[in-house]
Amino acid sequence: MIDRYNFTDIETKWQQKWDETGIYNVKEEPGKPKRYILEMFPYPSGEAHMGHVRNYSIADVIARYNVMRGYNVLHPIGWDAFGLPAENAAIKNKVQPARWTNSNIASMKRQLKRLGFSYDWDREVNTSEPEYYRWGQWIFLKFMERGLAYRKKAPVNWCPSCETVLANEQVKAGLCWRCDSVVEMRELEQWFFKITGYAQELLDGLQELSGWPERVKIMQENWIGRSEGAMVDFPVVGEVDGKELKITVFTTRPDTLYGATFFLLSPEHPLVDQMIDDRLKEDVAVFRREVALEAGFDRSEVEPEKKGLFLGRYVKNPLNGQDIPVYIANYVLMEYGTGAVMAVPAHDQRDFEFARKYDIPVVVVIRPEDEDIDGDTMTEAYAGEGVMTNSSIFDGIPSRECLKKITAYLDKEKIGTASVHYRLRDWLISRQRYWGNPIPVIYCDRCGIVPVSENELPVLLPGDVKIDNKGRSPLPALEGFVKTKCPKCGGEGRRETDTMDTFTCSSWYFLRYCSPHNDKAPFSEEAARYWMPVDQYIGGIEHAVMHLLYARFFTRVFSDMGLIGAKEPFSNLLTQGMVIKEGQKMSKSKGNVVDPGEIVEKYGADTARLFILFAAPPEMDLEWSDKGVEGVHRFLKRVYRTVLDNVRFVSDVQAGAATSGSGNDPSAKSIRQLTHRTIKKVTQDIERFNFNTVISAVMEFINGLQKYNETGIRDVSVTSEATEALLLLLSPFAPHITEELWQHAGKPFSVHSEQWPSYDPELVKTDQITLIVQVDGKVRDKIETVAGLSQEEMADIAMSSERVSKHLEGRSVLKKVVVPGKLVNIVTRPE
RNA sequence: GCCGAGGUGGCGGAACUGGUAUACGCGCCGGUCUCAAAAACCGGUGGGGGCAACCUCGUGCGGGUUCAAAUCCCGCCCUCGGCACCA
Repeated sequence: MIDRYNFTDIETKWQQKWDETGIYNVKEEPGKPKRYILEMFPYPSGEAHMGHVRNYSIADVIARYNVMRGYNVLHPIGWDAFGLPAENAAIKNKVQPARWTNSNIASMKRQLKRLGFSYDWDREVNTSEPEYYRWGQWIFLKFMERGLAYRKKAPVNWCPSCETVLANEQVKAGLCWRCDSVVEMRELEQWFFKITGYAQELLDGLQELSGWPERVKIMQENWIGRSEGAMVDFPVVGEVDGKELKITVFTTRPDTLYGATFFLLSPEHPLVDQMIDDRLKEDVAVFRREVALEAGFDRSEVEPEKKGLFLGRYVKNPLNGQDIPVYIANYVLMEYGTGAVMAVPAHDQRDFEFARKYDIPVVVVIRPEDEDIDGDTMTEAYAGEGVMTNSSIFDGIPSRECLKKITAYLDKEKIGTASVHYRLRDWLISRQRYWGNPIPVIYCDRCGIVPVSENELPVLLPGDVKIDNKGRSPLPALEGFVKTKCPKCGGEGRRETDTMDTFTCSSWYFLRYCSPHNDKAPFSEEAARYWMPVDQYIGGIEHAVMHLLYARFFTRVFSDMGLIGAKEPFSNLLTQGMVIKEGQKMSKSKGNVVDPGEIVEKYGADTARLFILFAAPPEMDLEWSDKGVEGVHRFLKRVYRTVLDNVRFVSDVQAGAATSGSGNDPSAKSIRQLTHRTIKKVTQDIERFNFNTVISAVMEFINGLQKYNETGIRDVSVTSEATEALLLLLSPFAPHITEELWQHAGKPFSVHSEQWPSYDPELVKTDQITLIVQVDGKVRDKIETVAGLSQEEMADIAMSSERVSKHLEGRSVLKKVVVPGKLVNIVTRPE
């Protein structure tokens, strides 16, 4: 009787054993080369989903493989535990965010353990625990010291009915998600991190990240959005509040300056109110309201029509002295540049549309090389290069040169200067929320903003709070929390009640893992020096910009503080694709979610992991298939049976019970070759993260082994070698079944502590090849022959083929192309 | 609109540097075992033509380079993901 593959017993047995023996726990070993393998830690939403399983299965293969290659591997896990869902759950189910979060962590932890990932659980990190977040507060204080944390006013979404601030995702089509009130904008003093100070460094640093996908780097580059241009001053015609005034614009096209025929301000620009007549006040207010409404729908496909309002004012074009009208326009952003734009309709499409709508002159200042364009008749802006025209002393010069020449001229005349702008904005970290890391600051009427002293950390987030059903943070109303002493003068002080964006927690957790129990510092410098940088980071493409940019920013600040050597946190990045079903992303609303727990129960963790690695390469989206899962499960059953069969055979022979042919049997040799070729292929493909082809190679391997076993002529040493290789190669992918069979084979615990197998180059060499013979590029024959033939010999064999000569009838041979060891192509023409 | 990824059998996918297109798995068809079924195992499986040997077409579409193109070049179409008036 063949033993049944009882995956549940096997898997739980080994999970327990791994736990007891702590074989996945690591410590720094200065003499030993290290690898730091990291997956993006999860938000503990309650249940692990297939995306998690995919992420962690990929990481686990890489981690286990590197252990077998002799590296000291750090492979930790933890919980990104602060965040909005816990507060929503608190409102809905009347549970404390802390309790809700911790019970989710407990159940997800159970799930991850059941999947058998090789984590060092002793390094588990929970960002909502004081031991962790106190160091987030410490980091905030250091940022403050370095001038990287500051306060300024910024607008928030405000629901007047709930009297609370809403996150963008809580605003649906301009309405509050809970009560459907119209959401207003409110200005609040908030905390920012000065990431813009690192814009250039973060941009330059991308160059070094050769182990990152090109598309992620491009996304970050676009997000930082460096553009070179000039700042130009435009004097306002007439006085404003009794004073002369200049408005500065940023332009990337100083070469088009002579073509500026009007001037635009963002509707929210602070100078607008000063510049307008009282009669226009109402019109401006109406205009602003309309634009604000448009902004609420900004994710729609339709681009709103260009729209403006003349302010009854003019500015002087500083180069040609012309008075040009000033408008506010719906397409000018206050956040970018200076919130003011010089409009050149002939050479900018947006300005062109605006000018046609409001009948503003279009003046061409750059003429394309071989074409004449006329401002009055052109139908779209010309944004390309050409020769200057209508530009006074610059006429006739190629526009490309004038970018620099005009900037230099502006500088000389003191009306402008060369300038670089970034699209990147400072990082708003204030959240008017309860379930987050308290910002460690105290407000004192006498001393102003005072940081909490380091030895007072952490500012504890009060537990046992009352969360009302409107979603307001309970912190401002908690007198025991707010009321405190000023650390400077000892007088009365009020605590900051804003908490930090959860991205602050995930910007340094990879450093905490290096020394998770350190109570003297966020991380020990020695441990970080050993483990950092992360050698392989694995996660979803959705974090291409924000999380990965913030983590890079933190790392650079720590590096500047002298805390770590590495300037970049993640040397190599793998972005995995989504798990989809029926062509769509899995989601509750579509009802196409597959629960990993059910799969594990029905088929086991090894099957779940193996399928997810087999169905597609990591970067690609993965189509879930229940049938495919069954196929993989069948494969594991075959592995189980075949290995047990082999083990029995080997021990029987060794006990002298069986008689079988051995020695230099040709089928035995071909199994040896198959074994070594599989080792080679699997090793190569793991290095390239082509796990799907690794698994198919192992499938072919077992197919070959089964065929060999059926021959009846079996060789003990060949069978032993093949069985051992099979288990070793498969162990990073299906860790439980291989551990079990390793034991059955009489090998010591654990297969996961073994060395990765190596192959014999002699056995990988082919002695037999299939020679492909083509006539005029078409395959006409396939001839089995020996390897290592000369080109002439190959051509001769090809020419002697009957099938080939049939196709040569009536044609003369022009030449023979020979690809050594592979192919002969006979090129002919009709006689 | 811009940026990025991709389009290969009935399906998921393979083909590394241009050299056997469709490995491996799923599904389907046929068989062995069985009273029967399940499981397991064996064989077949891109389209068209032919009794067959074989011929022919074929990697989104149209062109090109090459002895040879899924792979390289030019133009177009479609799908997915991200960003969006960035001056």
